[in-house]
Amino acid sequence: MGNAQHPHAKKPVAVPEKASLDGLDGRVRERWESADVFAFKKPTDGREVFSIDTPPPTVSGNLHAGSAFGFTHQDAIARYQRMAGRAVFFPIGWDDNGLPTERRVENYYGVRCDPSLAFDPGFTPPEKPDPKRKVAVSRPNFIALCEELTGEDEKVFEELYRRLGISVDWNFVYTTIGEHARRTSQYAFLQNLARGEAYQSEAPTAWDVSFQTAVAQAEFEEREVDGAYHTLAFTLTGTDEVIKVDTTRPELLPACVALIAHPDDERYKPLFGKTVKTPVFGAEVKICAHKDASPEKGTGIAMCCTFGDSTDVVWWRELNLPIKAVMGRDGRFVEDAPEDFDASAQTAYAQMATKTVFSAREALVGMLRESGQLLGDPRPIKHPVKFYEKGDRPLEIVTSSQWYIRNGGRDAPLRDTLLERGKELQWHPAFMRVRYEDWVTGLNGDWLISRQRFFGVSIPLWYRVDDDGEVLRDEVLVPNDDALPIDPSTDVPDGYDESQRGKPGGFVGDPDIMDTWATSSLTPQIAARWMDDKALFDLLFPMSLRPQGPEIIRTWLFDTLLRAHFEHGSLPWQHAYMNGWVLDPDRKKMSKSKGNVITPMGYVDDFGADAFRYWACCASPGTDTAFSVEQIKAGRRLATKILNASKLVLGYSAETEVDLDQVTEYVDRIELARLDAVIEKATASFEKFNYARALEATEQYFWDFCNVYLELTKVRAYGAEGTQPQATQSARVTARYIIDTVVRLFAPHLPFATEEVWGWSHNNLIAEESWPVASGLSVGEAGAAANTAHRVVADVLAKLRGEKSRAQLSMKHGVESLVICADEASLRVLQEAESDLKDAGVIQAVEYVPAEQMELKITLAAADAG
RNA sequence: GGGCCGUUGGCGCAGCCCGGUAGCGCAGUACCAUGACACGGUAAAGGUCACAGGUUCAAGUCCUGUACGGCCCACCA
Repeated sequence: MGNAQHPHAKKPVAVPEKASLDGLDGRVRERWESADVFAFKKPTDGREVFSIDTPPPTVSGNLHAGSAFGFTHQDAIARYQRMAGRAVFFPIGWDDNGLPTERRVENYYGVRCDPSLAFDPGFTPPEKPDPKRKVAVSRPNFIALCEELTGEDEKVFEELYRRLGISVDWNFVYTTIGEHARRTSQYAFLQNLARGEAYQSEAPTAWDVSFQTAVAQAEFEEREVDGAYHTLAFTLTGTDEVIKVDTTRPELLPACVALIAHPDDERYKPLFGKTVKTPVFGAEVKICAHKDASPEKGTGIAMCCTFGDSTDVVWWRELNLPIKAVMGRDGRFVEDAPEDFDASAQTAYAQMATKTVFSAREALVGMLRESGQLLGDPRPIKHPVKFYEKGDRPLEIVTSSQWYIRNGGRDAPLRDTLLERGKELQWHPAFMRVRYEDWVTGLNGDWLISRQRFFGVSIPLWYRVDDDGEVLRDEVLVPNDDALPIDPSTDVPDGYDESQRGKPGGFVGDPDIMDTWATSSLTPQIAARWMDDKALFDLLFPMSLRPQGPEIIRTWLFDTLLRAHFEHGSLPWQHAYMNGWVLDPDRKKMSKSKGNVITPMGYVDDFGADAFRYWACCASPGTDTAFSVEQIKAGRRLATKILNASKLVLGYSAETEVDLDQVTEYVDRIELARLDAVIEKATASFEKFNYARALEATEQYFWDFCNVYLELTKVRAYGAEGTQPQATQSARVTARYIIDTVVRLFAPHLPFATEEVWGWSHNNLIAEESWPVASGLSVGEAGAAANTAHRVVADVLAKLRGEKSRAQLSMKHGVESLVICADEASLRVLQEAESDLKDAGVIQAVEYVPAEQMELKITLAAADAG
């Protein structure tokens, strides 16, 4: 077996004069690309399919070290799987859909999207973008510009991924804004709608006032911000009794609809059911009991305003409170005061109307001080406030009509089913599942998927307009499947024509787009061509592996799992692999705001792709890793060493055949037995997606092989005078076999150097080679015994070297005599290795003495005789 | 507030699942041009495995707790 796996590929050895990494990356890459080796081929021989649901990188901006890091891990896994004989489907997509692209396009071209405009086929962007006066364009025009700009970025990114040696199939490139992804996304949404998994609802939702869009729970981010407790004096109706209420958001006082305390709170028990008058506005509100009020916070009684936070929403809903909306979608207080305000309350409110949160608060605090209803001074605190992760102003809660997909957030049986799915999925590392479970368990509402933005996949719906011109949100007009993708702002529903848009008796298009995750959650369906190639999809789905970062478990992973559950009634993949974080060299998380973001390509230029990949592959799955130039340099040294050791071994002889029957020498057999153990360990590690353990095992073996085995057998392998031809052949065959094997073991991690070396003696590509299997030809030496024997020999060699080192002599300095005292088993091993030891140590005579403990008596040759 | 992960020589990490003499790489020390490699080689030095208990003949490894670091989740009064 062994070499018999690839007999056809051998060619006469051709080793270069000087082995160097210079120019190697480009040369190797050229060979892969011209052969299109990473193209997915449908298996015709019954081999297994291994399909990878690759994360589509966001194209805006530079390639981040974290992205290169994660992709290297995936690539090592993909390359292993390919070598292990599986038909690997490793597609690539670009995530160009979404807000980051939108903002860049606005600035780059000087345009802004106005979805009410009609498509202008002749539109060209302004020659000189004017940031102050952006030209309004229709959504189709805007999307065309987004596609144009991202198309440029994608070319740059493709080049970077190719240079890193990421072995994706470039024939399967998709973009999340491309026609195919839009079609898939809209179709999947319509399926959800048809099955009742998608629905619309008018409800209070988190709202980003800068971007003026609704935001989903998965996009929240908590930030510690400065705030202050204000103690407000409410008055119990019909009495002078003052009730103190602490709040950090006094400006929401006009929206106050109740005071809430805990039902068991003795202080407030007698007050439940009574009413109070709010300060300044004098509005009469109830005092209610609810378990979510916490007696410890502030004065133990809270204002419920519509709406300050999600607790307010819960109270409002569960206690059937009225609504007093004061917050506008632009983050300013609305013009009109709540309806029930009397004249003086109206006057007071007028001082806040149209103001921002900050100014309105100032105005109200002024009024409270004047009326004496602000007790004491505000007490500054730091507290967590929810933000949209891409936003810079706190989220507000406003009522609007939005589309949702059910996700178990308000449906316990569905939630339990999704938790079960999480258990079915095999997580690597396993502890990452807990994050999924935390998220699913903590969901407090369905998935809000509509966004009031432009560059994304349109919600593929229209609504009927009645004869009075009112939009009937409940009368949804759905496109035909074969019309997808559609843009309802320019396309027209069946039975209508464009002239009826927005007219009584006509229709309007839904102006919104879907959450970017509503499309990204379909990457398995998009990449595997669910819509277009059913046979291919059935072959690839459920996919084998989803590799990704842990920070998007709550979005990408969860959403993908949810969509697959609804659509296919299955998991989208068997395995999920989470990579760790790349930290800066001081072990701090990289972030743009800290300015410590590292871009990797400079290092790839300086040290080669293999060197960078080595660093990435040293990090265990799921483990955070500090960026380390030292480690990259170590990778470069390893790559160089592989070239040089291979050059030595392949230089012994130009023979093409490697016949393990010719391995006759004990030292050689030991080495082969040890190699078998390494192959087994590397294989087992890779089968568990642990490229790092595989690399470690191979690397450790390889350095030892260079330092001990190659040094021991060099003289014999050269065929020096007095060496038996058979012994020479044994060494050559062994070394050659080991190099051919080790190079393949390294190929997933260091594809460039190993491809180069492979090419010195093979016609095919190592990327298409088979993964090594154990030779089993270690001739009766079990792995452990071989290791013991190896250690005995290596130990003697090390002691000899130590003696010379201490004497400050060259390793080539002669040894007149060597007396070895050791136990009988060790002596037997050493006698077998005697001629190699004599060659490696330049020893004239060896004597063996049985003893309890190993001890050497070394007599170095006289200095001048060296 | 709940949870997860980590804490091993100066630095970066492995070992822990399945307990049995503490390992790797880098840096640092001394030395070495020998026909693959100075982007090299050799050797020596360096750790009571965060802390406190427990289980055991035996604990870096298993159990309990504590501290510190990082992350995830949680209703912003």
